[in-house]
Amino acid sequence: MGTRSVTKDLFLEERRQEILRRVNELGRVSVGDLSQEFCVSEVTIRADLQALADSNLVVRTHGGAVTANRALPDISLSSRLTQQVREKDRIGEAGAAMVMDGDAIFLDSSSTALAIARQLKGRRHVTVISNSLAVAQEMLDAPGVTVVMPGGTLRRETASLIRADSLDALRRFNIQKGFFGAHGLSVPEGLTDVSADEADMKRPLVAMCRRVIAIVDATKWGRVGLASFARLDQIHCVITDSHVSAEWMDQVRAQGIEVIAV
Amino acid sequence: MGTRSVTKDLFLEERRQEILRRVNELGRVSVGDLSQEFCVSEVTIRADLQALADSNLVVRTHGGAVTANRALPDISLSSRLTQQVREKDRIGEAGAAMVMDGDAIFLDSSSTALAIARQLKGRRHVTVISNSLAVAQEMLDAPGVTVVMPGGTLRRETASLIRADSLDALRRFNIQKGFFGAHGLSVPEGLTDVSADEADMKRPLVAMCRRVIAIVDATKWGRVGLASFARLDQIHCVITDSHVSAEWMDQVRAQGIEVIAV
DNA sequence: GGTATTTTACGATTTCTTTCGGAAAAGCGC
DNA sequence: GCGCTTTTCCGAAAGAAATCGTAAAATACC
Repeated sequence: MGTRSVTKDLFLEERRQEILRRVNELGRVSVGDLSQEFCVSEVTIRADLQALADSNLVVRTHGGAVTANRALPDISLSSRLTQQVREKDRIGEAGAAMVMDGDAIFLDSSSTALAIARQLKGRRHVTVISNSLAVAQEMLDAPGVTVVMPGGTLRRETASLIRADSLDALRRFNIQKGFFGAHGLSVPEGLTDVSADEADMKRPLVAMCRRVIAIVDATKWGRVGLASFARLDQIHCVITDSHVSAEWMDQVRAQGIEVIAV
Repeated sequence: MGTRSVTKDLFLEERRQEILRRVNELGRVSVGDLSQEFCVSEVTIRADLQALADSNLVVRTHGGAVTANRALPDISLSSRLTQQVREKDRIGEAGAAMVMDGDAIFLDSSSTALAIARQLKGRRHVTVISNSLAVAQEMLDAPGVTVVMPGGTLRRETASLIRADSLDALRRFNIQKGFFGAHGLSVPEGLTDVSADEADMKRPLVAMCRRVIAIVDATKWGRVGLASFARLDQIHCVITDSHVSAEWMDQVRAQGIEVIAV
């Protein structure tokens, strides 16, 4: 029946690539159509869509999938913040507790990094290096904290600066600890982000930090984003919440990484 | 326009997305209309509206739904309190009018520069270079505008970055116009600022701008701040308000400087 | 042999509809 | 204004159809 052009036998990766291309082109795809197009069973297509959805490349719906921009917005920002504010705060406390007076630390543009910043407000002689507008804004009323930002181009999605022309200027700082949020944490890929630009920004910073601390809530474990910015052996510590399976934590601890579940 | 009927079979997510779009566009929707439009029962529509209401995306009413009054508290500067808002806005308009599509411009951390930024929101292919957090924050929802910030240390009083380690990175931009607020404008001292650090930041930037535009309201004329950052012969244009004496303006015009009083 | 991929089978889940009792708005007579 | 009826709208329940996920079997490939 498959009189369409794509009767060719495709490898799994090729098929998923093609599905992704189609979603981005048409905005939506249905399981039934794809099944006919590629001459595979619907179960296979569902597995494909599931995989793409796991990487946040498409949004799964009943009967098919749509592009992210056609999907419903997440729970509104305010309610999501209130929902997870407890966990974020606890992660923020744990992170802030690791910062000594006199330290220079890096905070990225994740919301968890912002939580750490909030906990640092009363500190003195702390230098915060960050590419996040929100972190800088937050520290406006923290007179004991010096804030340094690398230059760059504003990325709207995260209110952060990317494509820094010269991170060299930061090399004169001896950055004791770097706190990095991530979109995914997995053993083979390490820390990943959905934005290649953001990852490009973080990669050299990871190398500049004496101690790299990943801050990832339970939902991020096992997920893989578009671009990797830190291998697992570059990470010294992971701060997460208590909803992570012991199995996963053991797997990461086996790599010699400290795991703190708050 | 308006009555485009949707007979297509939509996924649940798509239908809700479309409903949300309609609510935000029209302000209100009715259960009956939506039921006909999407060819589903009213019960289904009610479930949709309920779901959207649960996420605070719409407000449920009898017979339909209306937009959620999304009054997100803006965390921008409290500079709106000043009584010179009107004049600031007019100066902002005059400044924005000088910016062409395709331009790269510099905006400093003055409140008048922020007023210019507000007027640039709808523009496309404009690059704004600024050391002001407020300007960057303001442009977060201006997708046609590229924002570039030089790196530096946060100065709390003005929410700006100073002591940039490498303005060299900005030299690759051909900055057509630079808008500089100042604490004082006088013939012998030129443009002055109260902060030496801030002045140190602006001085090289003045040299990098093809056209230097000073934005100073009437109160700044004849005043002299701590540190000078631009001689009068480096300035090409002054935007000010109409409360400046003709005598002052003539004196500056005599230097070959264009003076615009709004 | 072994591994990776896909299919088939089937019970579970989601989505949508119809139905129905009750609540909310709208008319209406006063 | 006040009570009354009528209409509209709501939410819950139950059932039908489509879709889903899982797990074991089948196929392909090395």
